[in-house]
Amino acid sequence: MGASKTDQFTDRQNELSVLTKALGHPARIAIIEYLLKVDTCICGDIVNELPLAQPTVSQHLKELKNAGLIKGNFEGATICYCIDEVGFEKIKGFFLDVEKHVEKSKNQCC
Amino acid sequence: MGASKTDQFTDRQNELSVLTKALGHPARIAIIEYLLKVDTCICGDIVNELPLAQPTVSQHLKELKNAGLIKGNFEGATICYCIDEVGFEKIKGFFLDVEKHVEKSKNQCC
DNA sequence: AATATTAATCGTAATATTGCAATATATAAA
DNA sequence: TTTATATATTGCAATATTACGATTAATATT
Repeated sequence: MGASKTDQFTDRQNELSVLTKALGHPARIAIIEYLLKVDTCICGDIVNELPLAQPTVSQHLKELKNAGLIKGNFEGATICYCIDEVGFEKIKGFFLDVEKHVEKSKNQCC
Repeated sequence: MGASKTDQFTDRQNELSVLTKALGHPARIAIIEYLLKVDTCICGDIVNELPLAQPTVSQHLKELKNAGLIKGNFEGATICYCIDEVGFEKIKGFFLDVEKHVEKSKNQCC
């Protein structure tokens, strides 16, 4: 195997897991944190920021982009990447549900 | 390869990615959602709830437990699983940072 | 047009993940 | 103590991920 049985889960569950999976690598966390820090858009500086080769970074950027967590726009010869709110908004609801639950059932577990 | 260069990233980045990676599978999202719904602790009903064989579910539960997202306590012959707030609290800060950024730089990207 | 620069893609090796059958372990009930 | 029930572990096959060198594509500069 190695492939998830995605057809057995709800669209929402699959969508969520795609988003969290995209964040499931330290390099991709680092990219997001860097974009948060730099605030305004940035291009290939990300490659300099990370301890990884350019093709590897490009691959990670692609995954984040596919998941809808970052956007990339051409700006002459360079590409400007930035946070894509859309993806993060989709995750938000899930974590709000968790938080609501945590507030409610504090120390009442098992 | 196939292994992440974890030693090149910060502890925080690695910790975060372990947590998000654990959520990066629809079955594990489904487990968390089920635990949120049932509210009070549950054991092997999770196996019945998911479209996966018992050993596979057991493996997913182990991953969530290792990441610190769920807790499991023996209760006689059964094991009672429930949400572990600790793991989710660790993720919270990251998403708050993202949200703060989103509020600030609305439509100002690239 | 020739060259430099930026970033994606291809190919490939090493490793990780997913899923399950078979088996093991451990407690409960008889 | 035997039997039943619940869950973990092992072993393995199929597939996915990670990383990077080499190459390609595409724009900018000269």
